[in-house]
Amino acid sequence: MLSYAVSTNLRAPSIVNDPWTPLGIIVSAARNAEIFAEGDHVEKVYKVIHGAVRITKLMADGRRIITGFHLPGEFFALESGSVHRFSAEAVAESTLLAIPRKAIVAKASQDGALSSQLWTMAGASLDRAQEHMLLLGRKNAVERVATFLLDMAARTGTDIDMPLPMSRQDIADFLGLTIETVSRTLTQLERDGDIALSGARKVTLTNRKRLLHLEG
Amino acid sequence: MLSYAVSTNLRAPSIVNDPWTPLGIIVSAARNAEIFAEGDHVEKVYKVIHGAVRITKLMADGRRIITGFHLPGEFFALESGSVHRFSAEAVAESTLLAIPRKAIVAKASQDGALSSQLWTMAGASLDRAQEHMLLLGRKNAVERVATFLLDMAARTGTDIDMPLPMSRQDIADFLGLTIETVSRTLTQLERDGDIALSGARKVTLTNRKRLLHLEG
DNA sequence: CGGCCCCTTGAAGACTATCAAGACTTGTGG
DNA sequence: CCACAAGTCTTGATAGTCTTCAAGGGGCCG
Repeated sequence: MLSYAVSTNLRAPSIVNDPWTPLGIIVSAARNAEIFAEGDHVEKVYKVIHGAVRITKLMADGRRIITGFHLPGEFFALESGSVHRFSAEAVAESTLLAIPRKAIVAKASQDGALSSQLWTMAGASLDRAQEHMLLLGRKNAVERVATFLLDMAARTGTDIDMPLPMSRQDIADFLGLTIETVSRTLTQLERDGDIALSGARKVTLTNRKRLLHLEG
Repeated sequence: MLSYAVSTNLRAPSIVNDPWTPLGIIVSAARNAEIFAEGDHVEKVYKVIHGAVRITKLMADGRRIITGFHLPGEFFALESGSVHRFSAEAVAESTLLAIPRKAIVAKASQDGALSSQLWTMAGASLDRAQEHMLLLGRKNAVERVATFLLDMAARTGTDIDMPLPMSRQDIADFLGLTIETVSRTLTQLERDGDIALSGARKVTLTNRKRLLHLEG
């Protein structure tokens, strides 16, 4: 479920100092809540305040791909078109800034810097998508998992006890593998001393150099 | 090799009537010529006039993915960033319109419609990328090849004797398969009566309904 | 006409998926 | 606070799809 709250109720510095905050409203999303679905009319652009969001696409028979995860500070649904071509769901309890597309478009038409920033963010999305196509099309299971762990570490800024907010199934659907292969690969990396798992959702990268090598 | 020609030497209606034409210059690219490489400084935006272009990413050991093909009328290298994150090469002898990024950015800052059009095109790229991630992550070989053939038919507007300008290796690198699997799958589709091959580079879709079903 | 490149086909093997069962976690209600 | 239930994760055995290795066929251009 999505619930709406007055943005001034929250006062984390990252929100208050954010130039985007006045344009939107703060929204809460429970774990696994749908933020929007494929086919929905496009109305808002989102920025993750805390939590994590997954972008998914489905096939008719239920096969699923997660095209990306979005962590705090990152935007999503920044694309054009009047209808969403993918769904967005909260991976964990999350807080989002929801900005009406109209407000952004209006501001951007007068503000060259904003316009350019939007452009840059859209380009970054495409970069990430292309990098991920390389992973999905050409990397083996170990390389995929290593890439995923290093990317998460880079984005969260943590090497030690790094939280993985998403389930094994989410990771599998992101990496184009099955849940069993993800689990087995993580176990293998742990046996090899490259990572240490503290429960299923916390990882420490104990041998970064080797992971970088495995990344391919 | 890339060679430059004066744009006024060409007079195909699609070029003359194109509002983009006056912004750029016409460039020729020989088969397999590199248009730009990963790491190159970003200077131009391109529109395919005729021929076909492939966008590629490489791994250190030579594994390659083609993230997309661009056919006449389509733009590429429309993204932000000062350095290219992928390479572009001509699949076949091609003619391109090369537009300095500066000219586009300058014009867009004054022209809301142009700005919005750029936005739309960037969004379309991301849509295609996400659809392709679904293919690479979750479809089997037959589904991948069927999807590819239907997409090419939709973009060229041809069902019969549709030319495939790219090699089997290019198709394989686009679909995340090997050249042998692509060849075998095409042969199988032909045996099943879904397509007819006239030489390796021409296909007729003889059973569209079945291909649509195979697409997944 | 010959050579080269591209494509096709065959056989064997590897990697990941599938099927199956058990262990651990987490949350809930008694 | 404990016990149970449901969901999640791990592990094992087997199977299947695609890759790899290998060789031959076909078309295009000089």
